[in-house]
Amino acid sequence: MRIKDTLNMGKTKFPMRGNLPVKEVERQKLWRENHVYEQRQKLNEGKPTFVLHDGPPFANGNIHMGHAMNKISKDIIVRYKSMTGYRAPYVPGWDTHGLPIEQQLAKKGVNRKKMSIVEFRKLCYDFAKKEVEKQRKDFMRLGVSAEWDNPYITYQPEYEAAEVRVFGKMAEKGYIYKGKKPVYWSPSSESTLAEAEIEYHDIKSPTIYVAFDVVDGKDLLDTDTKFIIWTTTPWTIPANEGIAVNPKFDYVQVEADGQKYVVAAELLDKVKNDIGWQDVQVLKTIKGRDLENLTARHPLAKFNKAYDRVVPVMLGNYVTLDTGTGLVHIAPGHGEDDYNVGVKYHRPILSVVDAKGLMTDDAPGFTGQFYDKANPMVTDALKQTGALLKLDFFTHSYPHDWRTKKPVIYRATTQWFASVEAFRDQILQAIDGVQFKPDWGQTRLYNMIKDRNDWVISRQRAWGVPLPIFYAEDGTAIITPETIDHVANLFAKYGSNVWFEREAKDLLPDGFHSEHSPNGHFTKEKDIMDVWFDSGSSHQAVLAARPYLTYPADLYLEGSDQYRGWFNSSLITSVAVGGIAPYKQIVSQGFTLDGKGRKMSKSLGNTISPNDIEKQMGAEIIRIWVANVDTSADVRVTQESFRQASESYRKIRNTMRYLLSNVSDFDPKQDGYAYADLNSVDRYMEVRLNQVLAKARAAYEAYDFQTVYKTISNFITNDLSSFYLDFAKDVIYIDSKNDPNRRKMQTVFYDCLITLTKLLTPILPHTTEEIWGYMDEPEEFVQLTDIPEVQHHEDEDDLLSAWSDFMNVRTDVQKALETARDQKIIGKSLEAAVTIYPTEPVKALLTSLNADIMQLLIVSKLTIADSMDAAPADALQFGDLAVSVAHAPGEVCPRCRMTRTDIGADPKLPMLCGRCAAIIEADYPEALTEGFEAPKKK
RNA sequence: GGGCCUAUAGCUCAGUUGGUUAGAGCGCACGCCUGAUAAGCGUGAGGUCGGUGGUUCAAGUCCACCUAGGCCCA
Repeated sequence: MRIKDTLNMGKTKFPMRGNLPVKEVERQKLWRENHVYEQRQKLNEGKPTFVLHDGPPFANGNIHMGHAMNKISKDIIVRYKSMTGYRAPYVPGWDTHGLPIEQQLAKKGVNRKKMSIVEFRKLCYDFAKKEVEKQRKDFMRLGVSAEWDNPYITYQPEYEAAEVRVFGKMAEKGYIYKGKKPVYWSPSSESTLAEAEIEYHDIKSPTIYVAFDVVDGKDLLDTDTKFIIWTTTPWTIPANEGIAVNPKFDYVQVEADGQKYVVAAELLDKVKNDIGWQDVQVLKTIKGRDLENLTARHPLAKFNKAYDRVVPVMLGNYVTLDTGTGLVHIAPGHGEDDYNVGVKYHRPILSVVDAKGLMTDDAPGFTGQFYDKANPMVTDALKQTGALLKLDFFTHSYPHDWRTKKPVIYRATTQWFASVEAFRDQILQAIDGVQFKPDWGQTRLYNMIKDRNDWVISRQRAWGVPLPIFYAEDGTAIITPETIDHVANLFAKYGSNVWFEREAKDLLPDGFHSEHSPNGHFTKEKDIMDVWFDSGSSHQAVLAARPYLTYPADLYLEGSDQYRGWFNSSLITSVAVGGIAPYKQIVSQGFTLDGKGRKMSKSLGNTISPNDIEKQMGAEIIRIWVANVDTSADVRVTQESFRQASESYRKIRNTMRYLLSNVSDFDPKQDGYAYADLNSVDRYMEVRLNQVLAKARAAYEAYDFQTVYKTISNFITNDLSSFYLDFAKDVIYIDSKNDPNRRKMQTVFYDCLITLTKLLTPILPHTTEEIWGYMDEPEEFVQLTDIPEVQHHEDEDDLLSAWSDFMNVRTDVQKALETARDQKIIGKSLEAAVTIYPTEPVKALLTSLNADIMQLLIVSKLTIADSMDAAPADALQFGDLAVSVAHAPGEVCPRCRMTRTDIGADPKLPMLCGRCAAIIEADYPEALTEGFEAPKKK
């Protein structure tokens, strides 16, 4: 028999290293096979609900760290809620319509023009479906617990039907209208283009300075003054509806060679040089904002009576001093800024070119000319009227159609709008009732709604939900509850492809009549809906549609870009349809950046993919990383951050392993002690554990995972590993198996194990389930347990106060031990004899603890002197105590490894100290006859 | 250019209503242990709190401006 065999060494097969990349996958399979998510839902039936509504990621491309952060954060919340008294179902979603998928197909060589729209849409569907499947696997690999077999996907027939009904309700309330808005238009392909379909090339353009006669100058300007604008697109002059100035700039009225003009003060010199003025005098300076609503005459008024209109000066913050005159010609039908400022001032949206790029009847004198040909003609006309001050040419970067390589223009076309204006106040009011984290989110969303224009919901595209609108013979649009209901039913049954497969009459209810179609002929709208309308309808298509969810949801959690996106579109449709915000709470998160704080992008090559980290270290490491950073702001992602997370993981894992191994001979029912019967330090640890529990629970409630993780991790490191578990070895290993002190300690170990395992489950489910497998608890999965309630004890304040004071004493002693170690007086602390020279309060404290201080300090001899004054000169002085360290007298007991003076006190066991001898006599009587083998040398 | 936000040790973060030598964990250095061992313990070195100016007896904390970066607009 070896001495070592008489120790109660812990035993466990729980491996030190997790081998996470392999084990996680096996464990996730086990969860699926056992339907753990469904079991959890069942267990929570009848409890209050907590619905986190998943914002649908776009089904295109591999998942990145942003996705991982988003889904893991949600998973932590849902898991926590599920383990603390809520029924928290989680339905994942995908956003599948839209241009990027059409483009992916184009990249693969699919030519949309060479097939029917139905065929093209089928290809889009197939593509989206595959992407959803890929992402689903990737999300599951992160360990996210969800209704993966029953997600919501925006291409699902029932989803499309619900979306159509949202549209119908908004139409019913009068929020849907038809209007005009400029879009990128390619005359060469006769179609609208999206931003992504445009590339920039240099072209040579004319540049003209044009004078506008002042009509009403209020008290500021005489009518013999002229405003000067500068433009590179003379063909848009016929569409002019005003002049924009920046309210913040200074403008000057000047007299130049006998004529009065207005230009921006800062650009006067440039304008003077360009036009070639000789004699210029500044008459007065005027703030831009004071020019508002002065009026001018259209510069082509004298060319053709049709242009004889008075146009206003408008304010636009976007007006710059880079080029031109600081006064900008506004053609609301032919520019984005022009449109916005035009709408604000209620100007008509005039479009003067047709689909082929030919000037229309709205541009008399130029009708039928290609817009580019109209440029010199307009310039000539301006020259005739005397409005042209200067013509020049310059080369600049200009948008082109990526396919035809020909220039594109802005052209106002018919679009469908959802009004925001009509119920903006109601939306703003709804925001008031929502809780935001961080709280500035409220301001951000509020400002956005306050300033946003009406929502253009039509798209001239193929892959999306059709706008369910019919047209009568006289062009009247038909959107009635009856037609909407019919179309929605058809979509639910056949999917939205039916819209493109059937004639209008076969999409209308049987026998549908309209006074606008005396012959019974109808046509259907060709445009589809903006994808933001898709995802923005999820509160109806998912929350309101599934009986086990709630509308509104308790929480939406997404990246901060969604203030403009999903938070925004969902809010508008929800207030429109239901009169309420679709969420009670919004949590927004930052973006993932590289180590230098720069945006991650494939082109910069600074991305780190979740997949790589899973393969190298495991999903748990990504989950720890998420729990370790401040997700409310932008977060940096580096290899270093995962290495750090992985160190932290090992510490937790090993400590849990130690606890497991040292309760391997402990049965809480048989061997456990009640709190009141525990020793002082054990009770202190119980109190600390509950303190950690309370703090972590509160932090989980506030979605502050950082605090959760740091609180737990610091407890494990400082309270357990370096203090309690360290000195506990002298009890757990050395004392007799059933020694009450040992069993009391194991009671605490077991409580820590149970509580920490449960508490960590939302963050580290794979690891805690692995730990759970080594415990003898009734529930099969820790995920199916509840996180314990916080326990309070009468003596907790006293314990906390006394023991935290003791920790300071301990730190001082450790410093003294370190000094002695440096001086080679001792090696390990068990070789030391320590004398503490305390002040009165410290002395009182040490007595009051009612504990074996020597054991807590892991030394072989401890003397507490009468007072601090008694300290010898060579003692280390601290604030309220002094410490001296000497080598402990006696010899080392090979069993307890303390340096003792009573080795051989029991003649039957001459090698051992008195304490160990007594234990051996009681527990291992055979050793008395057999003796011990000499310990093997390694 | 506009709205919103971020900036404290190498890394991840704390720093209460402005108030003594700015804290923690990790990493790092040095040491101990070899009965948690591809573990464990101890000690220590690291910060002009992004910059400038201001308010104040006193500013990481309040104000202004600037710089760098992010999201969303334009």
